[in-house]
Amino acid sequence: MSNCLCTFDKTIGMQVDFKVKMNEKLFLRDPEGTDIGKHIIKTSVTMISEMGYELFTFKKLATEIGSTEATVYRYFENKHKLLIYLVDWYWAFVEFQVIFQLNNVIDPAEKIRKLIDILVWEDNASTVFSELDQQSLYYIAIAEGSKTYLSKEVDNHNKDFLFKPYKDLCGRIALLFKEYNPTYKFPASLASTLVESAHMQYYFMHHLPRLGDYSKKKSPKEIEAFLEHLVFGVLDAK
Amino acid sequence: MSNCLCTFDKTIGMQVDFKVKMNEKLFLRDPEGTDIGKHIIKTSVTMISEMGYELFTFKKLATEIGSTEATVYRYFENKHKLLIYLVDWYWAFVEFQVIFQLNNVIDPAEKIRKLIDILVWEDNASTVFSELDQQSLYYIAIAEGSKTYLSKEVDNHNKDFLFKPYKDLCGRIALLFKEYNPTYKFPASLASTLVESAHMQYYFMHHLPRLGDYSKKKSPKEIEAFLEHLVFGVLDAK
DNA sequence: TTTAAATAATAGTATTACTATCATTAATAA
DNA sequence: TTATTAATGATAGTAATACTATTATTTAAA
Repeated sequence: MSNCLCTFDKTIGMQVDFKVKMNEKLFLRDPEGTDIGKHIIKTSVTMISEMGYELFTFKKLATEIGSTEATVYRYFENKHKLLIYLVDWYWAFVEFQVIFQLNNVIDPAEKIRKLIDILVWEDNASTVFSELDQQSLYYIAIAEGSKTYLSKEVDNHNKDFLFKPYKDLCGRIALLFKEYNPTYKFPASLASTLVESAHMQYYFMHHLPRLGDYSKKKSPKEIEAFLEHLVFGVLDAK
Repeated sequence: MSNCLCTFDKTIGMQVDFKVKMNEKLFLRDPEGTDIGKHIIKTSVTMISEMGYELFTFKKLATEIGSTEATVYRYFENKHKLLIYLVDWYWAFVEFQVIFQLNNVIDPAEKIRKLIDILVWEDNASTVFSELDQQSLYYIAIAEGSKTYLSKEVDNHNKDFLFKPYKDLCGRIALLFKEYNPTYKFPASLASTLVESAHMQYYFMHHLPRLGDYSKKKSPKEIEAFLEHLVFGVLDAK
């Protein structure tokens, strides 16, 4: 999280801007540096969440922003790198939320409960302002996030630290588990399982409901109840 | 599992053949019905596990089997349906393994341990013979499996029961959890989390090791230890 | 004000994801 | 055994994708 820069408005007591220093291997030209670059990011978030990663193309994106394919290619090598860019931004944002919201919490159990509340999204956007549509980005992270690493390029991308934000977040969560129960043997595995499960259960709740035990209300609170029971069950075992 | 047909060789005391009745919406012409169809399936398994789903094309497949694209298209509408076909076959196979191997087990805890042993693969192939390369198929299920449902077509495909084998398996696992602890509130969620996590942890162990707590040995037994502790921790909680 | 950088406009290539046609071969029923 | 049907191979073609390249024009920085 040395890669985050946040500004605060003390009059209203909340943070009003959030910036991440993104891995430079992700782009050819920094999209944060120009208007058109920001437009590319913002519009991709909307388009990918609406049509899905497979149907999304640079051609469609260029048309949407009233520019050309060539311009988009000057920012991103290909759409896969753009996806990683968005998902990395999302994980950095989640890690920031974790740091920010657990800031004054002392009780390790309460920290974990707050963490789960952050992971299972329910209109978190209201407290943080950024150029991006948080809800759409959340949907991308859920439905397209695993495609960033489920590729034959995974090892090369990992060498370039393209999955660092995700690993940083999981590492931080693992520390919370260690803090709660220093004898627990699998904090990192539990962290990645928790993060993945939070997303998958949300997806299943909406698309494959038989894979979960949720009511028709489709309330994120039900996922949180499952995950809390899971994490504390495991950490309190024996 | 009414969709499975298995033959046994009593002289050697093991099953020698395994067939699944696949959902007819998955194909245009039943690949099991012809030599070329079987060749398509067998070769896709090898090719997809080697080059990954994205780089795999019907053109390359046709060249590999010494046939033409047109022929492949007579069997499968597109490569996504072919992927679902392979992954469905895999889940049906896993469910069969579960039924077969838990057959004479009485102790519910022992059933769950055996289940986890099946989910975390380690050369299960030796006991079951089928035309397919089990190891490659296992790798496909792990690295490409979630792509079957992480698509904008998910709801349509679900209506056509294309994810039935996966849901059947999870349903069966949920029953095992209920049997072990009838008061547990989230058997289905825990089942899907377990199944997903078994695969993801295997993938992470090999490609993003910091997301787990495993030694350099990369032994599936370590994943099993994590998952056993997880499941029993949750089911024994309070 | 000059220079450099970024973009738009345009063109073009190889590959992908299909669809269509038709002759030939193989399987099957009369 | 022949007639019929079905499956395949060979070939062609289309629209879209995923890029690369060129040049003129606009915008920004020195």
